[in-house]
Amino acid sequence: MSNSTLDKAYTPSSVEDKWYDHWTKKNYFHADAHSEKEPYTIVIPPPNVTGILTVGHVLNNTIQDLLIRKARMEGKEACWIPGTDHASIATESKVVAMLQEKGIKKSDLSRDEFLEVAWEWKEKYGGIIIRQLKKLGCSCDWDRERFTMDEGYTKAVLSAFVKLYNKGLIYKGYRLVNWCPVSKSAISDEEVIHREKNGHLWHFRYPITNSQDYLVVATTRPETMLGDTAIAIHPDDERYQHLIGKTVTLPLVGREIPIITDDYVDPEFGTGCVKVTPAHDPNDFAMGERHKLEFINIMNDDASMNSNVPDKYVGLSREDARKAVVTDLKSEGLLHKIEDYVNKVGYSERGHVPIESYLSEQWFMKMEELAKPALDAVNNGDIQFHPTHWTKTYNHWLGNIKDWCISRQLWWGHQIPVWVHKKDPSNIHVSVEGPEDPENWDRDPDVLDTWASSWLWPMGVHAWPSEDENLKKFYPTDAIVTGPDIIFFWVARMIMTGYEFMGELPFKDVYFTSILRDETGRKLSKSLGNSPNPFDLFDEYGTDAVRFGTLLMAPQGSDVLFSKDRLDIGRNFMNKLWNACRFVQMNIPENWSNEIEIESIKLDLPEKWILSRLSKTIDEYNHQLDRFHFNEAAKVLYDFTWNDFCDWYVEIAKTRFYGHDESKADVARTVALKCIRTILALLHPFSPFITEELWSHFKKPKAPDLIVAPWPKKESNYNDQVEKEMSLFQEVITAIRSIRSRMNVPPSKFSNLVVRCDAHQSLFLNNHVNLLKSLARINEITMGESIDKPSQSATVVVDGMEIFILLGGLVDLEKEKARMEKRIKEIERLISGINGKLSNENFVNRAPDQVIAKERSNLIKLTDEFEKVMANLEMLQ
RNA sequence: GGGCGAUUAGCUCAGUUGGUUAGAGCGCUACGUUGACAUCGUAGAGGUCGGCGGUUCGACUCCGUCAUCGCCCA
Repeated sequence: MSNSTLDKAYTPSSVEDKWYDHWTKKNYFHADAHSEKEPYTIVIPPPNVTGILTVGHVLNNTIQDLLIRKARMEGKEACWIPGTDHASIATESKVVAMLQEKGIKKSDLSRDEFLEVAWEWKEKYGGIIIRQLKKLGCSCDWDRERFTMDEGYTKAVLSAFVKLYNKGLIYKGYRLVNWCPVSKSAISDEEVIHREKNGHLWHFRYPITNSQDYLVVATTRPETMLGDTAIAIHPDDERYQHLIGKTVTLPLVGREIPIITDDYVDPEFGTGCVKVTPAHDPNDFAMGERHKLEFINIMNDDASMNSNVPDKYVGLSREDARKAVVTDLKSEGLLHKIEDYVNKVGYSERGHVPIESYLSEQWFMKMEELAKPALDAVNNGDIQFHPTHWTKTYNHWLGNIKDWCISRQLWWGHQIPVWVHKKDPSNIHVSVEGPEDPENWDRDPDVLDTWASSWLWPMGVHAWPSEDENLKKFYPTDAIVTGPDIIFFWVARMIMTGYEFMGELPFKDVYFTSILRDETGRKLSKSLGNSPNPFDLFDEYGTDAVRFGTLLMAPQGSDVLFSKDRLDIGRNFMNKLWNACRFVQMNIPENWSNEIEIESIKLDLPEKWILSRLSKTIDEYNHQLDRFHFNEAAKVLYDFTWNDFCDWYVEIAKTRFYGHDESKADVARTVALKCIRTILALLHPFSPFITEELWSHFKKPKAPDLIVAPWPKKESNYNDQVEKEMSLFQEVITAIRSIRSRMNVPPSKFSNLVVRCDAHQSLFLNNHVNLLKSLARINEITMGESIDKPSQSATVVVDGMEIFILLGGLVDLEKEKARMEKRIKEIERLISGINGKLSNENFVNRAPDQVIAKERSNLIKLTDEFEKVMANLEMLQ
């Protein structure tokens, strides 16, 4: 026991940095690849290198820290590998924006010049989030910190490309891709966000060539008509049979285009005639291929009109082009009508503008072969999702997977390791190191999608593709903790690389965190400005309280409406724990050394009870953690600490501390210490700082720091009989307090008690009479089997005992009657429910015996209570 | 259009394989500074567990359906 006394209130700021420095100095976070201990490994979902900590990160990383700290205390070689992600498109956008503010365009710089600026940017902002994670208390092995554009990691990324290329899984293709006109780059399907937009459906007349007749097409994107190369109708559509084989003359352009038939056309949509723009719509692209139509790309890479449209439209933005086309068609009398129409528009996740389906040459990865083992692993249970329902989403995506566009027209990232010979473009070189005569080759300018690097994270943080002791010891990892929003981007793909390159799963458990929303249900995000700064929260509540409070409010499998007010619970709990410890400390004499072997002595009911509750708490807590229900684990510990330990045991311990039996006081000290030490150890993974601080005051003299102290062992102090007796005792006390409170007896005034009960119950109450007097504010107690109800008393029935509280003139007869009548109604309701069941033959025949027995015993108890309450009520009349 | 999830006290949510007198925190009411804690204590009010139907001796729990909300994929 430390002699320095605890302050009246916990001050997080004076404790947190102190312990983090201490842990770091002691090298506790470092994992040793040569250790004999069983490894427990987590790789951090690498945050964006230039990002800052959000409340989402707090949730996510606290969970990882919790798992790692628990594993470390369990004696495992706990290895949490941290790092950051280069976030190709996001970082490049930021750098471009920063340059723009200085009046510099990206195109003013060479690739090398731009990269120099980008690296400077990364150096400047790259450390922030790492420092923030330390502030959060994360016990990462910082010696292993990785960045996805480190030399070693880059080698891993390029190696993977080369391996897959050589296997024939990577190819180059000229296709429609999702194009972000802001980034001027292709993006993957997963980076397109579909939003419902209020728009219009424009109906245009297209004149049939050499005829006065016309047909009407409907479109949501008028400007693309400049690239139309056909009109399509459904082959069975009787309205248009006469048009098959004819052509229309495309208005504004004058191009003669065929009328084709295709099953894809929905006769119900619009007029049943659709314009076909194969170079600007995925469905039209497919029709274009089926019917060998012309593919006319009408846009530049910024989505402005290119020279494939009539001169007057060249250079217009797509928005202006739309207006111009509508105006011109209208003035030519070809605008049939405009309808309001709600359609889904794909937006670029980063550029925040509608994407274009755009024809370009890109690198693609074949996914089917990679997907198969990944599907199997999750479906046969080798990899477990928590909560499990995400497996359905996962299966659906992997079951319908399309090839992945992995090239990006960006500079910040891993440049694709493909070289084309300057003199012979058909001569391709693909390798990690590049050709020996680079002067004769042009390297592909594109970089890889960021996810085509981070998908290697669990192995790429080590020496892969080389094998070393770290890879051997710490792969596969145990758990990954991440948001369900990147289940496709990242989780599924890591599983693919695990099997493809290591022949083994990358992790066993996948925990998907809650998505944090604000009180109105909007996702917390930087762009909305509704995400509190975690540092303000740490200052206001203390880091431990934020960690505990956040985890307590995050249920497994559903979103969280985050509100900083809800962190009060965490702060209050830390305060409660601190003060309970402080109180116990105040009641342990200096240099006290009478700690008792609890197992060797006979304990009183309250001690047996709190130890029983403690045993159950340890088990239940571990159970909840094992099934990744962190909020419930937090709740279990909170309830034990507050409701059992503080509200009852500490109050009971007071009677020991202030009593005359010093040996009982020593037992109480010992038991309280045991509870405190166990609570601190169990709570440490949630709230590392305060627990380490308190531990330093309460640990056994030779015990190690809490961070490496042994995890509390399973105990066998369960005692149902004890818990039953204690809960009866609590019920008696609560019942007396309730009466006193209702009759407005001030706590300072003691009452006398008369109890009509059997001999067995008298004995029980007598055993705990001092506690009873103290906790229920009682002076004298009289007990007996045939005692009369004293006058001027209030009555309550507990487990057949009729408890009369002498209140003198304080008894309010009306209140007393009302209370009894309420209870009588309640009992009648319960009894009639039980009678309903017991009179049902089927219930009696089919329900398990114990269920029936329980109903019967409830009936007896309730009937007895009913009679006693009725009798006492009659006496009032 | 397909899929997933949610709907339990005024608010935010627990409730593990169907059997509990359905719980917690906040908020609310009353009382309270009794030798840790007012970031607190004691007591209390408050719910026909979204609607309907089904399975079952028995449904907050399982199934179907509808409604509302949210997300994902077309």
